Amino acid sequence: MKLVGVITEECCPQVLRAPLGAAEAEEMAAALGVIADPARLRLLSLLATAEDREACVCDLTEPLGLSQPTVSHHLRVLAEAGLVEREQRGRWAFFRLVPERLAILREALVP
Amino acid sequence: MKLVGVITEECCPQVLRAPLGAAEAEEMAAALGVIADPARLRLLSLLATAEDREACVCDLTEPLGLSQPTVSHHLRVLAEAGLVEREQRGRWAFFRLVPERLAILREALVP
DNA sequence: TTGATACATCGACAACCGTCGATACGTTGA
DNA sequence: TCAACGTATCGACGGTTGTCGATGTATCAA
Repeated sequence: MKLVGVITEECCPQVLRAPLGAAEAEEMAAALGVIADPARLRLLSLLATAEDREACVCDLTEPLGLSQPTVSHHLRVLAEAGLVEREQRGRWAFFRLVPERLAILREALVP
Repeated sequence: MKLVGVITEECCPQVLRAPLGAAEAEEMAAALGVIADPARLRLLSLLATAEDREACVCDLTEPLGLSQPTVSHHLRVLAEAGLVEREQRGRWAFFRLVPERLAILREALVP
């Protein structure tokens, strides 16, 4: 589930350009696995369309219909993958999308 | 793991455009889950870069370092998702990429 | 200080998934 | 008809993961 190595670099692995090595494939799969989850997709979707492009956990729990620990868990996974940023303000933790990160995944699938 | 409904349509769900519903999110997650696997990514990669844009199972087993049943399983998952096409020729089963299918997933991530 | 609020962490459980060996199926050639 | 080959299917096993309730931690208000 970690996002390190090749994908961290400026240029990204191209699935359809050259045969993927085992390590590259493992990395890409892990990166895609982060967004291959309905709860996390909805979180990205909510953050992308939120009022100020940000939201706290309390605002995300109810629309998802999941418990607070579960939402917190998914946000942590997204943050570790670099797909969202976390900022503590008072007792609230606000999360913002990092669009460039999703772009890397998208561009890995260009023919 | 199935790829039906919205994703089958001409236009596809846009994760970052509007808040995803539960059903849409489930579908997108399933579709992404198909390619969120190192073996399947390498299969797509191998098919994309193969000599005649196609390959039989016997050609794919060795480069992946997996057993024949396992490779067959992954190809079946890819085929059910519409990402590859299967064509029986004699005793060989040839597989080809369906690039438009990957494009749908890619375009679901546009900002 | 105390209580309330927002969030993170922990431990546990059920469900899912990738993998394999064994085996069945279909095609080809002798 | 028979044997060999390429694939698909089956059953089983181990590891991973999404989910929750319970609990811990930090911040703010009174």
